[in-house]
Amino acid sequence: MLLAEVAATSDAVAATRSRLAKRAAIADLLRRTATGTAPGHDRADDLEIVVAYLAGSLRQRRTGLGYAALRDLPPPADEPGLTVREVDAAFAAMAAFEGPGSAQARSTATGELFGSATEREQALLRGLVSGELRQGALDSVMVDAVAEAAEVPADAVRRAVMMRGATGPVASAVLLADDPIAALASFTLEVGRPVRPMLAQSAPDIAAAFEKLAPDGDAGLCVDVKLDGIRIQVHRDGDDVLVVTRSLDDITARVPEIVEVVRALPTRRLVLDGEALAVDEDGVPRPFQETAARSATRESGRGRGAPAEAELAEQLRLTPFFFDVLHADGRDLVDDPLRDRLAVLDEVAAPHTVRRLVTADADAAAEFFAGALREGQEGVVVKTLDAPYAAGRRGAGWVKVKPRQTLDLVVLAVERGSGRREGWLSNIHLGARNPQGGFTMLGKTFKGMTDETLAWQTRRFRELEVEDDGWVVTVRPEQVVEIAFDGLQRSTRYPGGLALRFARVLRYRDDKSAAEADTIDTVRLLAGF
DNA sequence: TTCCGACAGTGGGGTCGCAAT
DNA sequence: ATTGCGACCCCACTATCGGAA
Repeated sequence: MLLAEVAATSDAVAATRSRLAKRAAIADLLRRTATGTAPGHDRADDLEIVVAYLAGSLRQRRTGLGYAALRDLPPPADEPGLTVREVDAAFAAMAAFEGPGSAQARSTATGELFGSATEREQALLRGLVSGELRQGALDSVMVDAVAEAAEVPADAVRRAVMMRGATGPVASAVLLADDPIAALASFTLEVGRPVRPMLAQSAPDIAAAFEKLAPDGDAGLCVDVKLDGIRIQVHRDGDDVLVVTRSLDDITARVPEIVEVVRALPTRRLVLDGEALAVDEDGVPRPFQETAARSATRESGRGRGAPAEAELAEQLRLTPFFFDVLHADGRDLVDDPLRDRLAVLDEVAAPHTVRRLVTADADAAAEFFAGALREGQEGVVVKTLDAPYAAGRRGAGWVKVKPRQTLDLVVLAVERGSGRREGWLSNIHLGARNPQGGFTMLGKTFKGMTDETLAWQTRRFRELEVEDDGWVVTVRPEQVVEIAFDGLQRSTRYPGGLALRFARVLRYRDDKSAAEADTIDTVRLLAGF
């Protein structure tokens, strides 16, 4: 399969807004790849690569290439000639470079690859490397396209992808099989192979979450405490333990304390879903930044600065809290309703479980939510007891509720938008009043803006413009905006030493002047540091 | 015919490790 | 030692398509 054919398909996908047309264009290329002239095992390879590229990603998880690697590229080739397998091999080689000189070698290889690509092929490769293909189709459209090409139900493909944890292998299996349905059915839960985690939607409050999950109000719901850590999926087969993150990244070597906890459980074969975080002696959660630092640190206590690192790791242990179980000693539980899975969870994972309340009473749930916040937890997740573990899809089975704080801040500058926001001023810089009569920047946001808001603020900030460096437009600090956010965190980037977490625009306030905006002292008080 | 679920896009702050400077 | 970059952790929100109601 030629890269040029993939590029042409990607262009066709980008050219239409219809998802059905996108799906059809991708399915067409998948069929051609599956019936190509390449020998059998190469066809499987071709398919996996084509699936990755048309879903907007490379097959390599990490290549060492990013946005900066695309700055100085050679002129494009006149004629196409690259095959997808050659391209995949080139990226695999780049991913393998390490040590001194690796950056140079990577740069040289990048030049060679891009120099062999035509203009359209270069555009595709740039999109894949930067992760911004912007063709209006990613993995979900790909799953539907695989189903169309193989003439099987999309739900069956989606389920196989969830079990396999990846789309490429499922696509190549189903498209090359004599019996596609049987091929899909062969992807089942396997202890030791990560599955796509089930995700949650969000609701503004408990009442809304209950309305979403139990509109009739009579069904009992599960209300879990939501912990502010990192998602973990744990597989155990005897003494073999695997810990992966939400994106199925293997972090086992970084979290020996979690491995220990799991090995000490009585059940020998397990797949558990949960959250890991740092807590103090009283069980009070540490700030998310500490959990993040601990979980991002590779194998602790070796090499440079070993003692300090080992100490840090000893103090900052991550504690796992499990809220779901997908397999226990030969029994697959994925299709069982949550109420049954919870019964098993309490048997196999106690006492390392998330605190929960089962109730049909929204007021009781609201009190439980308030209690969780008093404990210093992030919020709650409300779940229907009847639903199976529907991984990979955001479905309405789980709904998270978190508290929301607000501040009235002043816009200090605004950045140009990109993609569908090209031509608009988009990302705003936010400041709080400071005692010196100026403003202290606390972060930026582009969230919460409708197209109408974008049009309005583009006009408004042009009126207030004092400088435009081509990317950032600095404005007179006069426009007040009401900002919602999840909390404050320590920052080395911003002058006040703190920054907003998940800031978004609620509304512009024309009833307030900048002199009435919130002060940095107020913000500090909120932060508590 | 209208409604709403699912998806893609548009970026946010922080953390680490690594190579180059 | 410092800096820049890549890769991941946590994400919220809006517009849009197309199937459900």
